[in-house]
Amino acid sequence: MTEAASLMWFRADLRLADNPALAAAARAGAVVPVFIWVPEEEGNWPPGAASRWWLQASLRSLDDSLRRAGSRLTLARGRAASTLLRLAQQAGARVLFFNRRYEPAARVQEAAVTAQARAAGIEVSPFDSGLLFEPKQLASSTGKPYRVFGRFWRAMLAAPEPEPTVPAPHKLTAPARWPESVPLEELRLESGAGLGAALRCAWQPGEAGAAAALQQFLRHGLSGYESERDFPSSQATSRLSPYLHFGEISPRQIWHAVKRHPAADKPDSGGAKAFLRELAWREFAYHLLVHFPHTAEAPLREEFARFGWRDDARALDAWQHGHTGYPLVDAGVRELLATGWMHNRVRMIVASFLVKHLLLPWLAGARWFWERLVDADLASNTLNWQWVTGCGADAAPFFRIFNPVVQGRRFDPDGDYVRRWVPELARLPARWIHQPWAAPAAELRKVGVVLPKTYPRPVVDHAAARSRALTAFAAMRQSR
DNA sequence: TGAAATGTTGGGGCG
DNA sequence: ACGCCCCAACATTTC
Repeated sequence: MTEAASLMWFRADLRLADNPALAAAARAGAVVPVFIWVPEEEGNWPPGAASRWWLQASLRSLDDSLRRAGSRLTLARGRAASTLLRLAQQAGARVLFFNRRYEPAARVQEAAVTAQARAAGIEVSPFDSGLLFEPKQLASSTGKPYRVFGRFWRAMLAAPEPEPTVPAPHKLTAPARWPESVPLEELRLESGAGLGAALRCAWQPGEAGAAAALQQFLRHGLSGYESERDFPSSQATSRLSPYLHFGEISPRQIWHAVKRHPAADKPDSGGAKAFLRELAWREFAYHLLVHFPHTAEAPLREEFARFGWRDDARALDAWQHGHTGYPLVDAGVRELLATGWMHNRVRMIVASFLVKHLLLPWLAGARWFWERLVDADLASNTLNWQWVTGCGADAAPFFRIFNPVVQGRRFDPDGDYVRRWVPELARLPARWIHQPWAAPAAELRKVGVVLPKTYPRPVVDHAAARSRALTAFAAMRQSR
C-alpha cells in the first residue's frame, strides 16, 4: 500500500461510535489512532488521581475496541504538536483528524497543533462532537452569551434537534507503517496509592461500560428520575458523568436515546425532561467556560474577589476526609473517596458546607473534587462550585445556606445513605442519625457511639457558622 | 436546586 | 358569652 495514512488524535472522545473525526478518518483510508499523554498542556488543571486511574482503564478499553476493528492505539508522551508531527512522519500521514475540546488550555494546545501541522504541510480536519450545541451557536438575541440557565435551556429547546449520531466504523484500515508507541504502563497514570483497587470495584470504564450504564438507566432509572434523583440512597441517577467526561459516550447519543425511549412519550415523561435538563446544565457549563475562560480560577461575579475567606488547614483537612461531625457531609465525602463519585444532591450540601460553614475558598473545594472525582470536568466543576458559592452565573444567592441536618431529614429520611458511608453511626435510630451530638447519652451508649472518640463532634456549630457566613457576606458587600 | 425569622389566622382552653 | 392567651399551621419576608 502506498496510500497515505491519516492520524486520528483521540482526546476527550475515547469511543468508536458517534465519533465524527474517526468516521471521517476511516473514510479517508488508513488510520493511525493516537493518544498523547501531556498533562503539562492542561494549564492549572492536569488530571487528578481518580481521573488518571479512569484514563488508563479507558485507554486499555479503547485499544481493545480498536484491535477488534483491525487497528490499535498508538500511545505517546510529549508536547502534542511536536509529537503529532513526529508520528505523522513515521507513519507517512498527511492528514490530522480530531474532535475539538473546549477547555481554555485545550484550545491553546489545539491552536498550536493546527498551526504547526499546517506549516509542516499536514492537513488539519477538526470536528465537533463533545456538545449538543457549539457554544458560539447559542447566543441571546443581543448576541451576548447566556448567563441565566433558564433562558439557555429555552434556547436549547427552541433550537433544531442536535445532529444525529454517526455509526462506529466496523473496520479500520491499518497503515503501511505503524509509528512507535509507548506501553501504557510507562505513562504512569496510576499513582500507586491504592486508589485503583477501590475504583475498580465501582466502575467499568470504557465505551462498553458507558453503553451498559445508559441502557441500565433507560430501563430502570429514567421513568422515576424526576422524583427519585434527589434521594442519594436510591441510586436513581444515571452515573454517566465519567463516561461523558472522557467521551466514552457522547451527549448526542444520550440525547437521542432518551428522546427515542418509550418513557419519553408518556404524559408523565417528567423523568426524560428532567434528565435532559441535566444534560443541558453540562452544555451551559461549557458555554460559560468558553465565553468566560477566566472563571476556572476566578469568580464570575467580581465582588467575590474581595470575599474574606478563611485559611484553616485543620478545617480543610476535616472536610476533605469526612470528619466534620455532620453525618451527611461526611457520608458524601467518604463516598467520593471510596468510589470517585458523589451523588449530586450531596455534592451541593458538601460544597455548601465548605464554603459557608467553614468559610473556606470554593477553589480549595474545586481542587479536592478535581483530584478525587472520576468525572472531574473543568466546565461542570467550575460552574457548580461557583453556583453553590453564589459567585457564578445564575447562582444560588450566598445567603442560601444548606442546613445539613434539615437536608438529611428531607433527602435521607431513614438515614440509609449515612449508614452506608459512615458505618460507625449505622445503628443510630433515624431520629438521631443526622445529629448524633443531640442524641441522649443512653441512646449513643446503646449503639456504641462515643463522641468524639468513634465519631467527631461538629467542627462548627450550625447556627454560629450560619451567622458568621452572613456577616462575612455583608462585609464583602460593604467593602466597596 | 433554602432556612430562619417574622407575620397572620383561626381553633380551642380558660377565667 | 366574651375576651384573652396559646399555639399550630400557613404565608411572607429577610438573610
